Amino acid sequence: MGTERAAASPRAQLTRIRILDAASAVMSDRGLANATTKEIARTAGLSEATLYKHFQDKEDLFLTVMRERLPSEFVGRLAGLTDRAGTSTVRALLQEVAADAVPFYRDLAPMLGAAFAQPDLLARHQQMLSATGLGPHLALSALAEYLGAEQRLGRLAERAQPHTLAALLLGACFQRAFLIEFEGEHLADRSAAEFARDLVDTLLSE
Amino acid sequence: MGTERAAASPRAQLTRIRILDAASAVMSDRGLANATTKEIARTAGLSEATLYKHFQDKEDLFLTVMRERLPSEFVGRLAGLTDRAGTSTVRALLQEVAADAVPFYRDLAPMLGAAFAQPDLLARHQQMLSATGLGPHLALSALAEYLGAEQRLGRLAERAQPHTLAALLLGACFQRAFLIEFEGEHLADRSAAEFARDLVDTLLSE
DNA sequence: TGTACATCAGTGAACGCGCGTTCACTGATGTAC
DNA sequence: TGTACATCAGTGAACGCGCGTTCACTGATGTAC
Repeated sequence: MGTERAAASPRAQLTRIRILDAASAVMSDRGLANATTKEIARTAGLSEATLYKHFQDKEDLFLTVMRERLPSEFVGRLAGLTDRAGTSTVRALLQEVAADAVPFYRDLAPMLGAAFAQPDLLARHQQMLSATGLGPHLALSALAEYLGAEQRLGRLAERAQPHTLAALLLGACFQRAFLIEFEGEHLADRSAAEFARDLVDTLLSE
Repeated sequence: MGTERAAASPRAQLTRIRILDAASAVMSDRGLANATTKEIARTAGLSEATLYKHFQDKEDLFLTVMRERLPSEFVGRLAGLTDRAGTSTVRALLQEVAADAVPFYRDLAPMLGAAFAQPDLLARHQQMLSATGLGPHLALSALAEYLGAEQRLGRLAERAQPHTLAALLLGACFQRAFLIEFEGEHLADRSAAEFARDLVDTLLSE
């Protein structure tokens, strides 16, 4: 009993990855509206029929992209932050986080857009998230945890609220990423580093 | 010379509004993927052919929705804030802004999603924005302007950066709105008012 | 006021196209003896 | 090692469906005398 599915051959697994790569690339580059099976297959260098050997249907393919591609390494990097508590300075680490967050959220925008364009898919994705306890809120929690650790080390004011600080810092980066994508690059004349420094200075000023 | 187009009859204008209402309602409720001409016409209680009497094509209709429906009264309310500088307390006004911002951004999410799902449309929308100088960044500017006014009144610390404070406050609300829409209502157990209070307390603590 | 015509807002039915999906098939790889 | 068969990954061509769009038309409203 248990796993019915026989282990896929190495070649088949590679093909699967090529399809997922192609799907997420097309979505990011050309948008959900242009992410047709034809276009995805063309990008992957495969026939459309092959997509259906690896995924039940288009919805299954998209859900898999959301499940396997979205988490990304950003949350992981934030989670690793707690181990760095006490090193460098809080200020420097937060600036690093902010500088990383903006490009990360910019990459994310088309995927998020695709999710909101298909509420049925979004609903199924939510089910999956709540079943596993995963989700983007983990980024906030991870950063808050790091800030809590710094607080216990006496390197962050007692009265500061780690979770609120995290929401402010990442929220500003999130919005900035969307504004840049939405209004165009010209908004990015203020450099990313400068933006990060201003945010952190304001948050840590006492 | 100038306006070639004859003034539309009152009835025609009403129909136009019904179409725009229907289009934005369908997009918000059922997502871009389900926002077909058939569905929009059905919602408006009109035939599909009528859509084409009022808009050149579907793209024209969507662009018009983005142009005429997105700005909303939220930016206006923020712009009106400057006149209220010196009244109430800075703390109370900012809490009010934050409490307003979350539901506003939640409403906005499906539209923003639709924009990112069609990069060609987004590009044309951007052109329009940069031609008129409008855009969502105005919300940030409006809030920053208010904070600057309070600063001149001596009700906000000299060293505070109005624009950075605005980016932090609205950014946190923006991200929270997306998280709620993306992960589901359960995130909203912390009440909106409580969330707003925490943000403002952290930003104004000295 | 009544009559004849023009304009206008809106429609039902049809159109072609491109989409997601499936089918019968092929050639390569693995297995048995 | 060679031969016969089974399995597997992948394909070209076709399918039906629903989409955006257009057409020839209708009935209501406005205008002229």
